[in-house]
Amino acid sequence: MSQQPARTTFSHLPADKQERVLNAALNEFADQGYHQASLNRLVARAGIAKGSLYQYFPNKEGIFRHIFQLALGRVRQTLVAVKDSTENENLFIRLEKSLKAGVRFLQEHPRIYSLYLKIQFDRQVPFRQEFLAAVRRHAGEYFGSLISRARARGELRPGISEPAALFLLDAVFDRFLQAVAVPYLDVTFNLHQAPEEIVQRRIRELIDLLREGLAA
Amino acid sequence: MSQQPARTTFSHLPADKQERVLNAALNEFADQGYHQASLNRLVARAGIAKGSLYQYFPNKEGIFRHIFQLALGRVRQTLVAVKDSTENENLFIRLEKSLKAGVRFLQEHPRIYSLYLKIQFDRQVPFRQEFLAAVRRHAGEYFGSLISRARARGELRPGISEPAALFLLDAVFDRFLQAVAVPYLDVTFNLHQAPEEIVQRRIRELIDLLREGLAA
DNA sequence: ATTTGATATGACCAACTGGTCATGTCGCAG
DNA sequence: CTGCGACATGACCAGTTGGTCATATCAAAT
Repeated sequence: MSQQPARTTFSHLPADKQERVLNAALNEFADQGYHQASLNRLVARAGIAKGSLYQYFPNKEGIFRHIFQLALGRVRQTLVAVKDSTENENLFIRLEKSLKAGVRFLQEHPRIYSLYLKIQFDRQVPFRQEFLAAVRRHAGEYFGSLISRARARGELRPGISEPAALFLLDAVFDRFLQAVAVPYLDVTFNLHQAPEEIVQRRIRELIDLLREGLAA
Repeated sequence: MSQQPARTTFSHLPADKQERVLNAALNEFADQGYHQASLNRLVARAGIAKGSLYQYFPNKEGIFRHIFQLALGRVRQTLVAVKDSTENENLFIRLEKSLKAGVRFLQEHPRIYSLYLKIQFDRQVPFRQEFLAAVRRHAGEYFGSLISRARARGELRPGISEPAALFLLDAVFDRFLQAVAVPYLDVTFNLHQAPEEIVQRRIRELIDLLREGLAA
């Protein structure tokens, strides 16, 4: 993360032009992924010349990096807000609110979420490893802090493996958001573009299962 | 799934040549995804001429479709085998054995698994929706049958939402396999290429959490 | 009025893509 | 020996890609 991905020229630009370029770039990367993203299309959508793009950024990787860092900032910001605003509640209430906040984020920033999904399994994306590690670290710190606090308050069943609990929460939450965002990923919940009220009910059912378990 | 993806010419070929071509194709698609896969590279690896490839298959989509159907067959075969071989056991034993079988499959067929992951979030892959639906249907039927049987035997806590249980299992299992196969996806379990014994322990911890829940 | 430096531009480039096709090889039937 | 049909081949095509660069524009400073 050491190099500056955007040239100074870009920062001197009028704000609305910067916005147009960033917007076009996020659109392009979010719905095409890194490699299929076309800079020709990008400049066309942004309404600038090809040469201009290369006055703003050193190359395709630079644009991508810039976009990704902006996106990561928004995620971090949201996580912090949710964590702080539920600090004194019970673990399972916190989990419920966290998942709701996740769904809200994904509805408000569908392109950011789509970008994240695209990156996840394409080993050829530059900096993928670095970026994925950053995202997972945030998630880990988030759930880790919820779990530690819950344990301190005696809300957790004794003898539970903390790494296992963390893995479980991360897995279920991530998949829930995926199912809301992506069609055909979800066997029975039919979460994709489901009405608000259904989503809320499913969230409660899931948290209940996590709390009480499957066994009789 | 109506059209025949491979030409008759291909089926007339000596078995070892067929193998070479299919092998090269699976390699290429598995580590490049659909769009980045290059037919020039593919023919080079397979040791055949470009023109020959087009005597075997109608186009890139045809090759892809053929490969995918073969892969899907292997998955189906494995699922059926595991289901039958554990038919009379307790739900949580079945789950443990299923997850172990999943890990084994992924170690034996890493390219098939990689292909599946690549397809998952790339909306531009042809037939993606059709193929994803097929995979999820298999998973749904599998877990659905385990859960129904468990309920009939009274192994499930009463009042549990079956769709929620199914979603939970599908989510956790899928993510577990992903974490074993892909680096940096997993916050604390460090499953990627972990030694057998660690993986086994993690499986038991997870199943325990699923069975008994998180709450005190 | 002239110079200067920052910014804008799109024709251009080599490299590659999926796909085609005229030509060739070769075993076998007549 | 001839001819035929199945299969093999790689030069070739139009289209697209990321990236470059000589040239143009234009406001501010002199």
